[in-house]
Parts: sequence; C-alpha cells; structure tokens
Amino acid sequence: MREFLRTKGFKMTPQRELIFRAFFEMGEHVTVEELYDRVREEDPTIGYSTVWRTLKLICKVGLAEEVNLGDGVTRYDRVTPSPHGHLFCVSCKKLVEFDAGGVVGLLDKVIDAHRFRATTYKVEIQGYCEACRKKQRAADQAEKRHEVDNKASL
Amino acid sequence: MREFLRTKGFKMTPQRELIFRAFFEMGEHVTVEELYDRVREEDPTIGYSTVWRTLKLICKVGLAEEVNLGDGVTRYDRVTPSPHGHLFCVSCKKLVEFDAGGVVGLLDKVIDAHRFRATTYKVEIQGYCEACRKKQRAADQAEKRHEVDNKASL
DNA sequence: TTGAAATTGAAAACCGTTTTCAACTGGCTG
DNA sequence: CAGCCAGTTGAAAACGGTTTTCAATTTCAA
Repeated sequence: MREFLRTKGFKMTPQRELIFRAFFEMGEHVTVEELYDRVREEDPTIGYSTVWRTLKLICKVGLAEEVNLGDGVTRYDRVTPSPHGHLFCVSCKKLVEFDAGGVVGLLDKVIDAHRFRATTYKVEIQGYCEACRKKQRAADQAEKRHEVDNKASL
Repeated sequence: MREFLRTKGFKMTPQRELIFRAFFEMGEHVTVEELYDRVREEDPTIGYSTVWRTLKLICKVGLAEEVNLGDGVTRYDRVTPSPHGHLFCVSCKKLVEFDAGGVVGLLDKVIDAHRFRATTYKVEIQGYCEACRKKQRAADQAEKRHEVDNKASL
C-alpha cells in the first residue's frame, strides 16, 4: 500500500493507513460520515477533512468510486472487477447490488455508436423492496380500518 | 392544465402557468437555475423558491423527474414514454440521451428476481465525448512539444 | 539530518437545496 | 358578490453536505 501510494506521488501517513484499512473493512456504499465515525473509534483525533480527503484519494487512485443516489449524500463504493448495478429502496435506504454484466454488454454498443469513451457506468433502480411494501400494505390496511371507524362514529 | 392541477388538489396561479410553460418549452435536463433565469426574462418578480417549488410540483404530479449526475446540481427531465439513459461528458457537461428499452428489459428480470417494485431506472454513463477527447489529444501533443523544448534548453 | 513539499485538523467558506414567515390570492361557500 | 381560508408567493434565513483555507506538523528524498 505504502509503495502503491508512493508510486503515485502520495505519502503514507498513520491517518491514511487507518482510513484505508477501515474503508476496506467496512461494507460497500460507505458515506464519509460513517467512515469518520468508524475511524474515530480507533483514533479520535482524526479530523473530518482528513477522512473526506482520503476518501477522495482512494477514488483518485482508482480503488473506489462515488455513488450518487440523489438523496443528498455521496456514498463510496469499492471498485469491483465485475460491473454491478444497484437496487435502492427509497423507503428503508437499503442498497442491494446485482451483477450488471449483461447490461454493460448492451451499453458498450451504445457507447460505441456515440464514439464515447466511458469511465463509469451507473445502473440504478429505485423503488421499494419487498419488506417495505409489506409494511406499507399493513399500514394501508390499518388506515382503512381507521376510516371505517370514523364513518361508524359519525 | 388548470383542471389537471385542480384534480390533484393544487391551485393554478400566473406564476405556475409561466413556469410550467417555460419548463416544457426548454430542452431536457433543466436545472433550477436555468429555469429561473428563463422565467425571470418574462417576469422578473418571480422568486427563486417559487421556481424551485414548482419544479418539485411538476415532479410530484409525474410530469418530470430529477436526474442526479453527481456534479452537485439536480437536473429535471421531462418524463418520456420510452425509458432512456444518459451519456454524460464530465468534461463539457453535455448530456446525450439514448434509448434504454433493451436495457430495461434486462433490468426487469433483475427486479423480478429481487421481488422489488421499481419506480425509477437510471442508466448513466460518464466519460468523455468525442469532441473533448479530440481536444485533449491536441493538448497532449502541445504538452509533449513543450517538454521537448525544455529539455533542449537545459 | 535537513528542507521542500505534502499532509493534517479545526474552522470557516461554499453552494445548492429547503424551510420559514408574513403578505397575498385563487376559488369554493353562503 | 363578499368573505373566508387553505394554498401560494417572495425574500430571507436556515440547512447540510462538501470543499477550501491556513498555520502547524510530518513525510521522505537527498
């Protein structure tokens, strides 16, 4: 790691060491805040900007990339050999990955046709996961019963 | 339009009339700022928040949706009958659409397998368009020539 | 060891988005 | 047609995540 960074012209510091390790130990789709909290547990003197900058650095050297779901927070995703897409539940915010190999095959044709040079693919599906739909249905039922109660009491 | 809004429980106002019209007259992928500037030309008394709120309203009634490229500004895209993806040039910020019908077919299988209910698909490709690559190559050439010059003068 | 260049942490700046609030208005109601 | 009130407006402030600033500190090549 130390060497890897040096070859890219960056220095290795204890803070970076810790942040790198923490990032790769955590699951996918980490936010700056989450990583900051995690890192703070081990070293409470590390500043927010250092975590933020190191995350950017990890992206710059190609080990991670930003994921933007449009909910106002940037997540950082380890770069994986095989391209993947995301299923994002807007209700519980759970993010599930799926293999996007087939999709990318199709996309490459599009890219070719437009003489584009792609650096990033984003295939994101937003909606509601099964668990949240179940919850919602239950809530709807309760609502309905409530309405009936109201009518009965008029 | 007036009726359409009323049925959804909203009121029609001169401001909304203007903003709606302007939004649909403008091209795709409009930012709040762009729409605000446009609307201001016709009525300089309209406030930024009104434009912003009306854009949200247009989304709420299902006539547009937010597009988030991760460059810090939200764009608003008219809802079109056929799903489309985006080619986004990170250099010149140009956004080009392409038909994503085939991709969506594949995605539906994924969604099914995860028992997910999808509300939005996002298929986005970032990279460099042909024009920007050409420019970049030219710049690289110049850079190289410059280096050679430096060496010669040592 | 030493100095230039990179890095750090705290705080402030930034900037697009969202809320607040008092004044105003559309459109139903009597 | 007058009056009411929920919905709407515009200005300004609040918000919140991101990014920069700056002085002090640290890395590492020479």
